[in-house]
Amino acid sequence: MATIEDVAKLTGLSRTTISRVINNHPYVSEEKRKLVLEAMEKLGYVPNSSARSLRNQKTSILALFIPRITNPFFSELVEATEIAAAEHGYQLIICQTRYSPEKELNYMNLLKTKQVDGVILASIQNEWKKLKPFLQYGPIVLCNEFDDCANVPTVRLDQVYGGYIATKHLLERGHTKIAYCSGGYRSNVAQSREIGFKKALAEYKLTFDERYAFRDVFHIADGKRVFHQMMALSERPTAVFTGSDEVAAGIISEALRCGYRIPEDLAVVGFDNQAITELTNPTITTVHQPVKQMAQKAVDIIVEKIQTKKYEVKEIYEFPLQLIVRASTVGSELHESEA
Amino acid sequence: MATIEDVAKLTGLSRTTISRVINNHPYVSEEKRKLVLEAMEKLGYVPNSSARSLRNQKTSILALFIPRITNPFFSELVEATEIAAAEHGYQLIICQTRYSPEKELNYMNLLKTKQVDGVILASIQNEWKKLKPFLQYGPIVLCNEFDDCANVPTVRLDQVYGGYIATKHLLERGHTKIAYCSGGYRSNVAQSREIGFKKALAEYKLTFDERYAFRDVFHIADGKRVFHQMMALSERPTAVFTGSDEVAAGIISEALRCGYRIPEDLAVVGFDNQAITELTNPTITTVHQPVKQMAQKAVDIIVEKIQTKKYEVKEIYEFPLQLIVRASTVGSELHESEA
DNA sequence: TATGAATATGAAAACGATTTCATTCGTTTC
DNA sequence: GAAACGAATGAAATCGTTTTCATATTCATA
Repeated sequence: MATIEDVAKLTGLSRTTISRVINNHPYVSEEKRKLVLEAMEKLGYVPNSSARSLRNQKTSILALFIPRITNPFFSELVEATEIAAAEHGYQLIICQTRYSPEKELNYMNLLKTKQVDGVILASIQNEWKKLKPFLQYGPIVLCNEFDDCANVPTVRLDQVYGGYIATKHLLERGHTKIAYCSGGYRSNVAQSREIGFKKALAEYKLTFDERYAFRDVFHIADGKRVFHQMMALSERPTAVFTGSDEVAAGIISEALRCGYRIPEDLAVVGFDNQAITELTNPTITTVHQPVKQMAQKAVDIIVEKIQTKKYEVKEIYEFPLQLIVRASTVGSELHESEA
Repeated sequence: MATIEDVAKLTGLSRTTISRVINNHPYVSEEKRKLVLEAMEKLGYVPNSSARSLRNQKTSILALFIPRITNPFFSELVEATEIAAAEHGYQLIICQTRYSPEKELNYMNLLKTKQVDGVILASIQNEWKKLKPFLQYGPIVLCNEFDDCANVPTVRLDQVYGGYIATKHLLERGHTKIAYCSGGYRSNVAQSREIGFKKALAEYKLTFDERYAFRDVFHIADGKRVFHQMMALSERPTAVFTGSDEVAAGIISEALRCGYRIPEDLAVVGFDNQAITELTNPTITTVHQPVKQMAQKAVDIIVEKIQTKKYEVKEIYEFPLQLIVRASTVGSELHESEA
């Protein structure tokens, strides 16, 4: 309610001086500073954000694009991003694209209308050439997603390596018939993991068998369904690589219910290292993703880009994944952890 | 980059007319309207949000306060709230208080500085009297939380009833030694459920036994720990009421690992009806909370309050909970669902 | 003691929209 | 044919800050 003008009137000073006090600028006498501070307190004055944004051409708000927040991986990403943003004095607006290119494009207008200072894309639903024009309005940083065409900073995890170590682990344990489950087809993340999966197979002179491949497998229920599909194959796989712990948990749950033994009848490896991996019995071998570090880096980068105003720079920051060996692949044997 | 002034210059019209076109005001000739639209297109013009916010005294942003987003209950709440907000043309800023009163108070300044038009509190860490002063700057709506002192709209679930039906279900199945696990002590939600728990006991002439009570039990790991505490009691409970599915899952997981049978040795009821309830074996009897409806209502209400500018009104909207009976309380018997 | 630098302050112009109030036309109405 | 009205348009004020520029004062230096 109270404006800077009210404070000026009450103190008998000009708006300029009040502003100097607010922003800790030099050249204000200690006497006046105290006077101003008291008046602000008395009036309950606080600067109006919109006016500041307009004048300073910055909102101190970031937008984070995700498909949907109920996916635990993205919950964790949002949590970490919000904390990192707060550390830099930024608020975080959540944009759930729900896998819709139109919604994504629509949310992009937040950048165009200057409602946010920058966009972190943890989900891409459009081709880069559709997104690129927005770059003239502010920085865009890719986080956990990437696009070869995109000439912007990219913070990502080494998903090829993730697919590789998980698969290699299964191969080392003697499996040769390994099924493959992944989430979104179009997602770069899934594609990278598949490359790593194939790379590991190739090292063992094995080839990718499309009959063992299951795509668009996301949830617990999908895992349960896929389990039955796998068991219906003439040559049943003895191990399965999955793109998420939920799918792994679904497979394990259904397998146990049907009287199969894990890992003796089927070894299962998940992805994400979420809480459920410690819940199932056996616990789930999985791949840990350093989400917090990635989020922190993405925020650091975008804040820097906002300051320097250089948006079109292709920089890649990659974080390693880590295999966490648990019981779903090695049973009750003593198992050593692998890096 | 382009401003309304640029459009005015290009078309040879005044800013006023451009503004009329933007806001679909009457009294603009079709000829000029087209001219303006073309110019806007050509310049890539889009109105600046900060300028609009300043002039219109509204930001079209809501703040949602939650303790932390990785709690699946809150993930779901955020998802639903974001969708509902978008329907009304509002963006959503996420404020994770992480159970800290200071953080909460700090985020409240978003309202004071007019960075948001309203606040939805799905978590309260301060006494109402500390929060109340902010009411002069904009509406506050309580969602899933409540405070008897708070004279603001409150959207909530009937947690007393939730505690009651879950407990009654156990009582009906013959249990008399029922342990009680809850999350945050201070939380009104936990307190209400406890009232319902006690009410059900009372109907069966039973009294609450503090030795069977476990507080501050939140996660899977807490459930595992509590299981051992329960089993260490001289008179072991035969059933347990929990405040969350994760805790229930932790208890079940640990019980099975230690060779106990569920529900024969211990019947378990969870809360929230989350995905893991279908994952464990046995599946988990739980209480479904209509989160989407609640979130939708909270947004509808706050949008209305923003418009009417009447913030201090005590209105209560309550949604019912629903018991979902699964195997963790009735085993493999055929089980009928209860309302 | 005159000169220049450093300190302290304010007036007014931005920032980019919307809105109030005039003003200018045509039309209609009596 | 004058009065009244509605449609179309624009000038200027406004929203609440920050910043530029100018001015006044103090203080040290030659």
